Amino acid sequence: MGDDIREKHDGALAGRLDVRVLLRLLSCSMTIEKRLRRRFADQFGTTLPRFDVLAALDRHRDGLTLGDLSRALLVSNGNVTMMIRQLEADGFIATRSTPEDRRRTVAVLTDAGQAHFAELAAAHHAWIGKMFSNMSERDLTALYDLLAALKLSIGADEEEQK
Amino acid sequence: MGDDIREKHDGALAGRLDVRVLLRLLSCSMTIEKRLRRRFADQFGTTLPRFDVLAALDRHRDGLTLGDLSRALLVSNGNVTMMIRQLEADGFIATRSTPEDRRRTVAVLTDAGQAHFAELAAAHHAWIGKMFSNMSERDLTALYDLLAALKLSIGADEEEQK
DNA sequence: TACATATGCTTTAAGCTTAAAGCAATTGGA
DNA sequence: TCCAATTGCTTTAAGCTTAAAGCATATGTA
Repeated sequence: MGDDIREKHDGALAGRLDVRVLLRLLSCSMTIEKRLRRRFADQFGTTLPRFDVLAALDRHRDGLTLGDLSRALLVSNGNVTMMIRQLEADGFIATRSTPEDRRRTVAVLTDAGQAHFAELAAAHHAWIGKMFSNMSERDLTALYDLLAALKLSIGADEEEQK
Repeated sequence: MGDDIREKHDGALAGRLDVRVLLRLLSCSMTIEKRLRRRFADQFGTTLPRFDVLAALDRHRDGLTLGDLSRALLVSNGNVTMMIRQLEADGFIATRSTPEDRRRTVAVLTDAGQAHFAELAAAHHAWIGKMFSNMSERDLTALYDLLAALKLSIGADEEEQK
């Protein structure tokens, strides 16, 4: 049981604490991501990245440029181009180029896109609620704060490399 | 600055705590994973999954079957087959089929593979040390424990789905 | 033994993602 | 004005990953 949430290297006698934390972190997020991906595919015929695009646009009703999306979602420009094209073909988003800079393309949700996203988001929230259901609110808050600290630490490392 | 460690949906006004925790979790692990992947490619001409295979074999000197590797690393069987073939061609691992079950293939590190892994692991540890350097040991321990709880919670969700 | 089922691995086809090169539009000096 | 550098997006080529089908071997049962 639970074969696929075992940690890489089995997680046990690994040496350093930071490495053990990392392995556990990657294991958790990979498991969650795979599960979400599978459920989106099975139940809605869509993908997690497409959902991410819709979610970003849902939170920015005035639209986002493709570059904004690429940076926000941590995916490459080319990938955004492809997803936007598909989502537009499906009628979920509309695009226009800005008058002040005609290189830019702004994407916005259509009404159909908003409705579609609402449906996906409801399922997404339910899934996540289940996955986190054994965690107390106190645990969640603590985890949230620690991840903020980790994010800062990672960011500091990146700055240093430049 | 820090553009690529921004959270999906910008992380701010998102509603539910569990969703915010998830977004932050995915953001952290994706950023770390990408950075490791890039450094392995740039500095050693290898990939993170290949490193994961070597690490697993380094921790199991008596060898692992391909199925064991697939489950431990959370990658598909076909993927393991490909990586093993490459690593064997590079001389880093050797394979044999077991006498008791000739369907099984066991992979073990060669001496060259051990040396190669040692080099990669040293860099890997240094990178992780830097990325986590702003986290206190206390923080790391707390994070480690919370991730264990999360993992349990995720596992419980999986069981339920069957 | 015979046969159905299960297991371990491999192949195949398809999709996803990226880096790098390329194109179009803009900006900022000479 | 002109032109180089920059910026935003698109295309291309390559690699990675997976699910599903396929093959070989093993197991259990009659």
